[in-house]
Amino acid sequence: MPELPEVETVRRTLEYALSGEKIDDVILHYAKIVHEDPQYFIETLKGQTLHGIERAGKYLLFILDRHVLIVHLRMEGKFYIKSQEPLEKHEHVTIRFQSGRELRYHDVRKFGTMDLRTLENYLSSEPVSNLGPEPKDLDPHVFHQICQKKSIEIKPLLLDQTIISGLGNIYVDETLFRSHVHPTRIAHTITKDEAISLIASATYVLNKATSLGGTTIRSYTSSLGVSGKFQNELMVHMRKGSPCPVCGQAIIKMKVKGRGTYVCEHCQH
DNA sequence: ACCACCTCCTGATCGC
DNA sequence: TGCGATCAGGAGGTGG
Repeated sequence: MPELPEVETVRRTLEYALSGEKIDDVILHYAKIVHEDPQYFIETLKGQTLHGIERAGKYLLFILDRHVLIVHLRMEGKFYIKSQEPLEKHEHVTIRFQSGRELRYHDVRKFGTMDLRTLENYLSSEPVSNLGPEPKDLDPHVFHQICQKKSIEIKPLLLDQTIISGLGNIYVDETLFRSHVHPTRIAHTITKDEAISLIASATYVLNKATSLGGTTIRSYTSSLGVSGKFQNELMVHMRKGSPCPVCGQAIIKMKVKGRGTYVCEHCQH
């Protein structure tokens, strides 16, 4: 499931590979990925040149002449660069460039999304406008003040992209573990020191994972840009029954607001 | 305004 | 062994 580090890894790879390419045609094999009217989407993209790729939280932002293509990979979305090979199962969008190369969007669960915005308004309109700051840009004291007003558990708060962006289910478990905070703690019980620690842990975990190219949990055949090494660094996530790397007690798996959650009951309070 | 719950989708895994 | 049921989950929508 791509979170900030995986999306950033994809961003870097695609930007390096595709900057300067001009879009020749767009084919929607499964139109529901795209929120716009299909014909509008296709005709708007045709003829525009890709100048670069930015990222906001877990969104990829393809910067074109006049528009920005906003992509969210959700759980299993990935991109491949191909040259007119036969369409494979689960490939839902093809963007063909004048060079003959094609950017293929592949998504088994069809959960990913694509939106078009203009260069003028993409930052001030949804979905980007709804995003809170990334952990590295969030003042810990401001974060603590937000926590004090909330009666929800700390894990779902950290997953709320309007409050803090970039964390998903994997990195939130790792962040909580590093800060010794139990995922079911009610947000307003988080102390100032804990809030400071959580922001530091989230920043560290995302930076470290990004430097390792993200986390590859399911072994897919190499997805473009996403064959990271952070899975070797995971302390709790996906480690049910394994000894806690700090105290040795077995990691347990529980549900928190419907999300599979890994925790060391001895280290996290 | 806030929060719990539903929806989307398919392949993997579970239970009998 | 087979097959239906359940699970996984990010974010937007709905309804209390």
